[in-house]
Amino acid sequence: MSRAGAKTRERILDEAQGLVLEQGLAGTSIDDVLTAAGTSKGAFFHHFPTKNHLARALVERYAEADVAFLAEFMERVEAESDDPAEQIVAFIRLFEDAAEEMVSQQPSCLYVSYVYEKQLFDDGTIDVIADVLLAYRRRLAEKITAAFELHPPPFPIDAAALADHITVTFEGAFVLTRALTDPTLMRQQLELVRRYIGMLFGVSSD
Amino acid sequence: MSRAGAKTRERILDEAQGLVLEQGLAGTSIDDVLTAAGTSKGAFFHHFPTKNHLARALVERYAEADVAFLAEFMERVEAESDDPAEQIVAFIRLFEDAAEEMVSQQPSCLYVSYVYEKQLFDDGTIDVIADVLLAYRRRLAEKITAAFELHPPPFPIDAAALADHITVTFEGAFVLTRALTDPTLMRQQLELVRRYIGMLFGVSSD
DNA sequence: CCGTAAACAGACAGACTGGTCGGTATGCTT
DNA sequence: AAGCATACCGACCAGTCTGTCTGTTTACGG
Repeated sequence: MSRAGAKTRERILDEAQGLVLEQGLAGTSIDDVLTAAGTSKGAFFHHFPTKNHLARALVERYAEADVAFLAEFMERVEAESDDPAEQIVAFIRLFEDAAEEMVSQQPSCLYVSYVYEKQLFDDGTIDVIADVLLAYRRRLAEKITAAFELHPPPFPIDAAALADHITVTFEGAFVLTRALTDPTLMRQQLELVRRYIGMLFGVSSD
Repeated sequence: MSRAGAKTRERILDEAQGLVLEQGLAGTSIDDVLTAAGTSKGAFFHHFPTKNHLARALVERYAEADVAFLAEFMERVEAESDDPAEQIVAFIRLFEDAAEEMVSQQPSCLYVSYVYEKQLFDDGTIDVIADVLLAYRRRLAEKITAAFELHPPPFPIDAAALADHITVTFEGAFVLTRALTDPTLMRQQLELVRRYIGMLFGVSSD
């Protein structure tokens, strides 16, 4: 696991991620990955004991980056304002920018791929995804709860469900983006959610 | 294509759909389907020239049922009320019931599977999906536009995007349902959308 | 500059893949 | 009863899949 080794491993992960995002895990052969990464079977199996271990490493890296996103965005919006309502609105705005860039690069989410090929993985792999989604739910829900205390909603509303609605929209928008090949859809959809939440809080969401 | 033949074909389609919904097309071998359907290679290739033809027949059947849903639900809500705003709210309510049942049976949508394995199909197959999604958009957007004329929204809002938000939520909720294995999530999410739209129109959405 | 282990290459094995093909059973038409 | 098309069976083929194995290169501490 010295310097040279880590680089190849990284290259394999990078190329594998691109391919899996595009065509799913079952649709991506190890040879495909090797060709894309310009390496050999020997190298591959030196770094990953099985294909499933690659899959696992892939989500773990992906999930790690994702929770880092969450933390960083939260930090930034908390620095901007003290009102949790405004923080959430600002959070979604940041999310819109990040999501739009993701869409422009590759309109796909690893979670969707994995979740729709569940059988192929051992349980732990799907748990990684569940953990991230729950982390988003927890973090956003507690903000939403705090916001509702300052800005009571017009009707009773479940904070966790509303938190989920952000990730639901995010994942759902990927699906429609891919089906309709419309890169503008993601931002539109997230903006709708931002407006919605702005309305609920009675704060500006422009 | 006589009586007996149609039955086997149907059985193959049924079992294939279940398997593909669960593990994707690439993750489902023809032999899997044969075992599930209790039939043979000969029978399979008698009815479908290639695996991709099966895939095509699968979405076509699925899409057909889907547009039938749309038409039937629209008819029902139009019979119930003359106000397009109330019609949409009622439409989502119907959608909630149907979606909840789908989730309880098999929390999965063929469109997602296909869209996330694009490469495997010829273009026409994905077009089938796009057509259905656009049909939903068109039908719902024109209702929304009409509703906004009677009930002006609190801020300018794109009718097509709002229409898409229903299907986006639907597809996104499937993803989270599968990741978290929570069958209550679908209804919650659609209910949020119903409330949202109710608020925009200023009509009751209970 | 040598020894040792990590990093890599690629030939290979064996299971599985989509798809073919020769044959059989069944039922409809004439 | 003959003739023929549909429906179906399952052995088989060529290619692809994941994973193994042997051997070579590279890096680095002593």
